[in-house]
Amino acid sequence: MPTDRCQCRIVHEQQVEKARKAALPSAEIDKLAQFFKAFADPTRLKILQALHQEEMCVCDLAAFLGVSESAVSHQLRMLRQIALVANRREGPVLYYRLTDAHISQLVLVALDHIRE
Amino acid sequence: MPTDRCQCRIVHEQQVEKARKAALPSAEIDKLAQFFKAFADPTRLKILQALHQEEMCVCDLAAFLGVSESAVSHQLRMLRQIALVANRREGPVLYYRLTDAHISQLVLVALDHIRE
DNA sequence: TTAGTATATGATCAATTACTCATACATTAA
DNA sequence: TTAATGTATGAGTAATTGATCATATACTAA
Repeated sequence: MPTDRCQCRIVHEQQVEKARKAALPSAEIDKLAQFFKAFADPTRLKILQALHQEEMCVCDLAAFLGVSESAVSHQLRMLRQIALVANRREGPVLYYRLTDAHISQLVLVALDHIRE
Repeated sequence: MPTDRCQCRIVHEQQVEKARKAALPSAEIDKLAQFFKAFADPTRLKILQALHQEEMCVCDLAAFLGVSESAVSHQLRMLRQIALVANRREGPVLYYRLTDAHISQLVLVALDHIRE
């Protein structure tokens, strides 16, 4: 019976149980995935790395990245929504900055990894 | 002139220059993004977290995750290609494991962040 | 060899994503 | 108020992604 088959194929029930017990709550997994998604795109990574140096306004970022201000603005909105960046208004100009030191730390750990 | 306009909108040339000088090489940015992409999906995150406990075979992972073995296999291939996991064959069964302690460390730093 | 089990993989498709374009909003200066 | 600048945002679109299904491969046992 194909419907039962998946049950039979659990070779190590104990390991599956152990993994289930150690598993993070689903809501937390989703939040984590969303968080990592911010780093999973070259444009956003460059934004985050640039802001690690110092705060920048949208058009500076656009010039630095070589993309349209609209594109930067869309990415900044995404980063704002998960609270990775925040902004400060000075007249008509919005300056963006990182909200947290963890952010740079994550990139450094990842760099360590990909450089072996 | 609209074509010149973007040039005029660089409010802080020095900051842009500074960001350019501190920027990582494009190839490294792309590798980083690819690396973070592995963590940017709930299914893959669960796989990585499960393997942090101990090695598991494909059908154990499928049972644990509640998804098809094919789906798990596809995700494992992706994780293999960027060398986040490796496998060991024991007869017909393939056991997967994490390749690096950095991986768990990254998740922990991220957890710290999302838990505030 | 054959059949059966465990896993891998290619094709396909729906959902998501990252951009562009047009437009809207916010601020400042005239 | 008007016009100009800086940024935000919604709609639309091409590219990417994550799953499913069917098929292929690798190993084991008979």
